[in-house]
This record gives sequence, structure tokens and C-alpha cells, in this order.
Amino acid sequence: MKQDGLFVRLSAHRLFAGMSEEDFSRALIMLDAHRRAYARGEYLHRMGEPLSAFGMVLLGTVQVYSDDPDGRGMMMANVAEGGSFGESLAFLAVPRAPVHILTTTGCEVLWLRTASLRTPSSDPFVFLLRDRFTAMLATRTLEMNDRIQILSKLTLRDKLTTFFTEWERRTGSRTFTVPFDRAALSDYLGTNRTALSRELSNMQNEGLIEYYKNSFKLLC
Amino acid sequence: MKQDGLFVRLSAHRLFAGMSEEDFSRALIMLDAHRRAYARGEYLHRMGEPLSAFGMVLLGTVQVYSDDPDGRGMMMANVAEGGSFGESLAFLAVPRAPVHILTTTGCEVLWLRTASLRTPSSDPFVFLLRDRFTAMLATRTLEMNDRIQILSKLTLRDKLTTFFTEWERRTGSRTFTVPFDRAALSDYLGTNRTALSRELSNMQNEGLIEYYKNSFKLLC
DNA sequence: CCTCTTCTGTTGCAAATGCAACCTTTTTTC
DNA sequence: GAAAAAAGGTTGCATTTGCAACAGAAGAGG
Repeated sequence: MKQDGLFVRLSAHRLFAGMSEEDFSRALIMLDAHRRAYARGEYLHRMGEPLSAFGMVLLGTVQVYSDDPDGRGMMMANVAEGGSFGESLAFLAVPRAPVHILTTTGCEVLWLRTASLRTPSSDPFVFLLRDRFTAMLATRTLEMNDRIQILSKLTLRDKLTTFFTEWERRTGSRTFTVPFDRAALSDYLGTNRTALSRELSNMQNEGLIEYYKNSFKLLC
Repeated sequence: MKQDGLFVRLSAHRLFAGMSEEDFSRALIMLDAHRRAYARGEYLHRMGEPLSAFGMVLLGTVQVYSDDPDGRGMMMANVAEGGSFGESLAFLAVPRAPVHILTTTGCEVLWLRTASLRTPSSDPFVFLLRDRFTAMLATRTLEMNDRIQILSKLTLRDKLTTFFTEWERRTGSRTFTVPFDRAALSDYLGTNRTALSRELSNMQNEGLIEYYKNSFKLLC
């Protein structure tokens, strides 16, 4: 596999942080990395099939969706550049993944297999990789806690303020651009697109925020 | 530490499944296990402090709560007998845990430290334990996905049917008892206690379910 | 057995919001 | 650059549901 620029782009990722370029290459080999480009709207994975590897987004944005029995789609995760998805399903080798995964933009994805992480080995490097992977999962559960906190709020206004506060904390700025369009954001918040538009309008009229497209500025 | 009965009670847990009693004892030593009893309503952990170990509930039920900035408590997890909590916070050694943990009944908890899981070692047994622990985390993220699905539903009726369907799947029966009282259940579903009571009544009147206390029977 | 506490259910009301219908703006495609 | 498609906004209306207040039932402790 060509590794052009991969080291530069991924050396900050928590899975590879602090590795030398040699170790990084070694990690990619161990994880049987392969790289693939996808068009906008293309499926990376279909529900009901096993996920043989987890993905790391090199370019673009992918979304993890779960279909309700009644067909209403539900976004489980929105993964931007540098993010990853499917770690748990791949690690556990779940035979029928309960989600489908698709792109919202043109994308490039690095697929990584977890098989070598589960094979006993006394190699300290394997140990390191496994430790990093476990830490990734632990971090993921903390992130999901954040989402659960938002979804647990009873009013849309509360959801939005929690969401904004989180992004302020995450970006360290009161102005930020989120990787969601309105429909995706309403999914993420567990609400309705038009209700979301309405509430954003209200908040702008009340002087709490300003926004243009997906860029928001907190005025509070 | 006394291990009376622990092997019998925990040998089915995914962390220890399939281990001989000797290996089990060895695991407890490696994880620096210690056992402690708590009274109903007692705090196992207070928000803002580091969690030096994760817990496994031997007896009773504990709840993980997160306080809103505005003080409204929010239940993040309800952990019944055989369940565990705090794995991510302990593994990552988060300096100030964002939750508090308390009992809802008299409880007995087995505390387990993750330090040995992070220390490089070529011991195959360490490898096994780490693998189990990682699988625990992966399973946890899948469970949280289920909760997120429930919380993402727009109506209380939808939340309840999803919740019931999940318990039907989990227990394999259309009659089951959940470890939540009404207040806890309303927290879990992200709604209001009285609204929950109302909707349960409605569903019973419509002949969809029957219930007595925390036991539910699906009639659909 | 009695008291006190906790849990659960009911109801009226006001506020929130899902939904449908429709329009405007932006983006994509050819 | 025109046409088509996608995204975003607005509004009215009906439904949902959060909230408060209260009452009955069950449980705990003496």
C-alpha cells in the first residue's frame, strides 16, 4: 500500500501518537492497512454484514446510520477527518453489524484490521498497539457519554446549549464550524429539522448566537 | 482478600469466562481486587475525583450520575448485579471523573485496578486479561449505542417500544423485570416521570402491555 | 400496629415541538 | 449559465409532554 503522506497526516492520531516513522509503517503492516477512496453518498458498509476492519477517515466525512425497524434512519455518529469508526464491531467480529456506513462527501478511508491485536504475542510493539486501541475505545465511550447527555436534555434549547458548550470546549473558541448540515444536526440532537431551524432562529433573535450555514458564533 | 464464593458468582462474567479457579485467583491478584460493602444511598465515588479502579457489582444496584451545570441530575448508567462501571475512566486515569456513583440499594462491590493491564508484559495471561478487558469496552460501546437509539426517538411511545423490544431480545422472553423504578426509568429514557406513568397507563389501556411495578409483560 | 417515607398514578394546563405544506436560497450537474 | 436538485427557513396546527399539585399504595422502622 502506498503510504504517501500518511505518516504526516496520522502521526497525531491517538493510535499512532509519538511513533517513529518506522514504527508507524510497522503498525500499518500489522493492522493490514488498506486505503480506499469513495464517492459522495457511497456506502462503505451495509447493515447486516460483518465489518472486517475499522476505518479511519483520511478525507471527507462519513456517517454511521442505524435503521429503525420502521425505516426512519438514525445517525449514530458523524465521523470527520481524523476520526474513526467501527472499532467495536470489528474487534468483536460481530457477525451482522447493526449499522450502515456511508459518505456525505467524497472520502478517503484507511481500513485497519484488528486480528493481530487479538493474537497472543510477546512483542512489546503489539502490546503498545493494543494499549492504544483500548484507550481509543475508552475514549469513545466517554464521547458517547457526551452525546447521551445531550440527548437526555428535555428541551431543544437545552440540547443546543449543551451542544454549543461542548463545541466551545472542544475547539477552545466561541466561533466554530460543525460538520453537520441541518438534517444531520437534528438527527444528532434527536429532534426535527424544522424545529431545529425554528429554535436556532429564536436563539439568534434573542441575541444568544449568530450563525451562517454550519458556522456558529456564541454571543451568550 | 477473601474470595468466598467469588469464583462461582463471577466465573460467567465476560472478563473471567472460561477461567480455571486458579487463573481466576491470579486475575484477582493482578487486578489488585478489593471488596467492599456499601449502604443504600452511599456514594461510591464523587464527581471531580479520579477513579482509581473500576467496579463490578456483586450485590445490589449502583447508578452512575452526571450533574448538569444547572444541577439537574442525569443518570448515565444503572448497573445491576454482575454489571461493571468506570472502566473507561479508570483505564484512562482521567484526573477528574465527570460523574458520581452511588448505590440505590445495599451493595457489595469488587474494585479492580487497571494498572497491570497497561504495564508491558510478555505474560500470556496478562494478554488474555487485556483482551477480555478490551472486549468489555467494545461491548460497552455497543450497549451505549442501544441507549442512544432509544434516546433519539422523538416520542415517548417510540422510546418505550424500543426499550421493551430490547429487553425482549435481551431476556428472550416477553415477560421481564427491569432494574429501574419509575424515576430511574424516566431518566434512562430521557423523559419525565409523570409523563412516563401516563404513557405506561395508555399502553396498558390499549392492551399493548401489562405491568406490575417493575415487571412488564408484552402483549402487542 | 402505627408512623413516616418513598414510590406510583392522575389530572389540568401551558409550553414545546413534530409535522405538513410551502417557499427561498444554495449547490450541483450538464 | 440554465435547469434540476438539495438544503434551509417559515408558519399554522395538532399533539405531545413537562410541570405542578395532589392522592393513594407500598415499604421501612420502630
